[in-house]
Amino acid sequence: MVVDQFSDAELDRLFQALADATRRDIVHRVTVGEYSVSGLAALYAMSFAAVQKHVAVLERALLVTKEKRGREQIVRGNHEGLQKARRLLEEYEEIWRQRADRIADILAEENSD
Amino acid sequence: MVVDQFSDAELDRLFQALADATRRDIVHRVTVGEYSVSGLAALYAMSFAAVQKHVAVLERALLVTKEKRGREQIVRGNHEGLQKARRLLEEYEEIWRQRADRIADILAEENSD
DNA sequence: CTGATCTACAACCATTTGGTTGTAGGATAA
DNA sequence: TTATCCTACAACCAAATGGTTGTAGATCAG
Repeated sequence: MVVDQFSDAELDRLFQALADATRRDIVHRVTVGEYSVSGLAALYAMSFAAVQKHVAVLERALLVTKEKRGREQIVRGNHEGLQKARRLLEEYEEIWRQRADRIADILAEENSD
Repeated sequence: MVVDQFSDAELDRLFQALADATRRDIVHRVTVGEYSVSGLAALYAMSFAAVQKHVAVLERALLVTKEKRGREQIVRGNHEGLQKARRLLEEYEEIWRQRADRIADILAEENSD
């Protein structure tokens, strides 16, 4: 069980960041292509500052990176955060699978009485 | 791209539920074994009502189920929520992989000039 | 240089979240 | 029956969240 390879705070930020539809959409878009912050802001029915905050949340969660290019700030997907979140869920599912196996074993033993 | 097979609200609840260390711990524990709500409450340095609320959040997110047994309420892990969350992240990672392949293709074409 | 564009950040506001305490009801044990 | 245990739920509070507007600094275009 390697569940605790991530810090609580890190995982809090990760899942918190993913718990908003606008931010999930941003993650999706910047994984496919590149966007400036204002390019992203143009996509949503909210202010530039609001989108800027969403990007900041994603950046702290390691789900995107920003890189300055001229007067623009280019946002790109960051595989790191995605990987960490998926790995934790996979570990939980592995535990689930082991438990299912254990129960199957118990039932098998009962049957062999 | 089968990204949108889940509703936004459903995913909001799912990731929001996972964005708290106490709740992640509860998910872990009730996947391994069974706990009553008060059994869980005994594990954490917070009130019974607080733990009760955490369980309710997990239940709405389909990460646990509750079943009445006598005067106790038994909490068990629910694979459904876990699966949904993991699948979404896997789809994102698949998009990421495709993007990496596409870039590799572009680079290959440039090299063959 | 001037004006337009892109970004950063502060201040503010309403709502949600994560916790508390208190009250009440159903199930169990003595 | 009575006392105890487990749960549900309301009311409350502080802090975080998700949004806004406004101001100001860089950078680019003309």
